[in-house]
Amino acid sequence: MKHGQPPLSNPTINDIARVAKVSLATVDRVLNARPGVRETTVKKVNRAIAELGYVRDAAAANLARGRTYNFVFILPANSNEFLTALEAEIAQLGRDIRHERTRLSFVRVAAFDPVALAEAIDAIDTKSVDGVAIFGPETPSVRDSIAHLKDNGVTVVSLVADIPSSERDHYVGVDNIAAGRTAAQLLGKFIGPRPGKILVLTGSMLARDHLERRLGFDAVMARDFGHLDVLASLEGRDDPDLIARLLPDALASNTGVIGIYSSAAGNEGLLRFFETQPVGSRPVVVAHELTQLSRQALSNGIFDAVISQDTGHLVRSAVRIMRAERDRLPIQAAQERIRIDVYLKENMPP
Amino acid sequence: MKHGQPPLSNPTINDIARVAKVSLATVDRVLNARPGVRETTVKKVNRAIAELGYVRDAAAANLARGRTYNFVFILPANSNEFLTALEAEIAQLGRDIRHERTRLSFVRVAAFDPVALAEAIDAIDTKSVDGVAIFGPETPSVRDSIAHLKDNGVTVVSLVADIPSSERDHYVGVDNIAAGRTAAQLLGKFIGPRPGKILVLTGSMLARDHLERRLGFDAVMARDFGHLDVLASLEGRDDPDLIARLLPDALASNTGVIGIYSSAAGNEGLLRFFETQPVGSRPVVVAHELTQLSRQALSNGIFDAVISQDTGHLVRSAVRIMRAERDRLPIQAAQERIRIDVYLKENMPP
DNA sequence: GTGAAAGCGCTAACAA
DNA sequence: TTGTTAGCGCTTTCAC
Repeated sequence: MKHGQPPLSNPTINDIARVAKVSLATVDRVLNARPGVRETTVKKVNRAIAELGYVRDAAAANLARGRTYNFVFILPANSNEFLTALEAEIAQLGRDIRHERTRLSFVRVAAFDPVALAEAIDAIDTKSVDGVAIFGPETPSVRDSIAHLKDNGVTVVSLVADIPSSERDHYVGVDNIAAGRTAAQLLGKFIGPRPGKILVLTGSMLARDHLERRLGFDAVMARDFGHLDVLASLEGRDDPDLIARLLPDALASNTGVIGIYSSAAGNEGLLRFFETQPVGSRPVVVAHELTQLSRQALSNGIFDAVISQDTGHLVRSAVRIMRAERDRLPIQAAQERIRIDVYLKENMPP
Repeated sequence: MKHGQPPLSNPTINDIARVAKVSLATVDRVLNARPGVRETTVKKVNRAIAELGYVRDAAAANLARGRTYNFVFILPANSNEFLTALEAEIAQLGRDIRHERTRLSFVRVAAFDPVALAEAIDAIDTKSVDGVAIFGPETPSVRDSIAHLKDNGVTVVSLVADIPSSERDHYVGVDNIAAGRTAAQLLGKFIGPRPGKILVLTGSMLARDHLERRLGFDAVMARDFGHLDVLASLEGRDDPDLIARLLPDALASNTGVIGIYSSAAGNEGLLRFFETQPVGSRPVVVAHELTQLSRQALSNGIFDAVISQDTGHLVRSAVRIMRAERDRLPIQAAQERIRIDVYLKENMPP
């Protein structure tokens, strides 16, 4: 009943060299696609590689190379708990993998400001930096700056919010449309059959993640919960003060709000507003990102569900992907898929 | 605004040797706690290690050692989709990390059968096997067998269901009590205020995972949803035929069942039963494990939510932990925490 | 008890 | 265009 595999002991470049009747250096040249090898020799080597089923030992290669990776994260300068958590994860992982010759750093640029972002990207020293992870809006200038990075051989991944029109190598983050759909389904199911209005609190429609969440949310609301009336978004620009100011008006001019979808980084402002309100029949609330504040709100029953993405996973995944890209190694898609986490009071991680 | 870190370039054993004024071999002896080094020499070396902040390069060490890891998974011989998925992940990862000198295999033993499990554990060749991941019941004989493995220097992790009373090095799986609590909360919130009965379909109370889920489920039901009447568990032993046979009776003798918690691997039997039932006012259903069948049931609206654990993560985590344990390397707890995934129709992964 | 030296699989000068 | 050789950081004989 034991399912085994053929014995271990993988072929090395020595075996390839022997079989192909060339030197180690030549095998290395072919493996790394370096120039200066005759076409027929390349073929010989490749044949040997295929025949022996050779797979390069990345650890040994990196050891010999003495390669060090230098990765930079570009994040919005907004200060909210999600960003603080991301930052902490970057710092932590940076310490943990220092001895793996990997160096992480981050830069903060004004939020929702494409010009500032493009400038920050252009300021990257393409000679010393191997990879950049970018969390920011998608605009033509940003796309151009990314193209510049790519032209100079820098690996680029988009983080949290995708920039699909650019030449970024990968996107690391959740499917935000599906996240919005999930929020709608939770809100709808929790509210039940009674009719009423839904308030959507967002950050900025310039942010692709916010936009996509709204799209997904609206689609499911329209399809499955026709008895609920979804109001136009309140753009809070992830600013607690602004949100706490906007909310009273929005709710005053719309009686009958029985559900709120806090789709961006506006939890602090929202909770601050709730504090000023009399307890009683609060609306059902679905929010984003599990942080200290939102955990507490879940515990209190102020939030009914929180949709989240694991900041640790985001950072580890971005780093693994940038490394793999540099080493020309395959990426394990399943491992890198960032899940849409759904948290209720009872399944919050410790 | 750039947060950097001190420059890269870590101290090596050469540096240690130089500072401590000993040879490489001696540094190595101290690092690996090998005998035959004078007490004062050990101190000298350790002082140098501390002073330079040395961290061993695990990749280089493994390269030199030529170490290969041989890990065995012991799984229930039950054939259900969850186990099939686990098996597939083991096979897949086995292929992916073959070139990392790691060999994975698995053994199947009769489900819910402590004697068979203990025998399978005893049959492990402790000379050639480096680590064992065990998914099975917790009984005294099993504990003894695990102790035997540990005595012979084999790393042991419990998988999916913990065996906390044993000497297992780690548990890889979700917090099943919290999973049960989550199920209760979802079921309760989805049902709303109307009163009725809840049927709990489990596998076997011999299985710690099943038991813990039931405990968590009951606790939250009692606390938050007093208007719902939770019936005694139906033990389906994860057998589709048995379940499809038991269900009609159970539901006939209990009118007014408005919710079902399928807490083990009984989805197939449950769905088969539903097929025989007239459509109409179906109960709210919360089930476990996202598989092809449960995905379809979510899509159809037959299941309202599915609580799951990522089989890929389980397997990768078990392997990472067994490796780290062997290499005497620290374990990144955050990365290894298996999450309680909550899936609705809208956030199923593709 | 301790050290010198070879070698793990791969890369990168430098020669030829 | 190809090969030789030294070494990356660590482990492991085998001497001393």
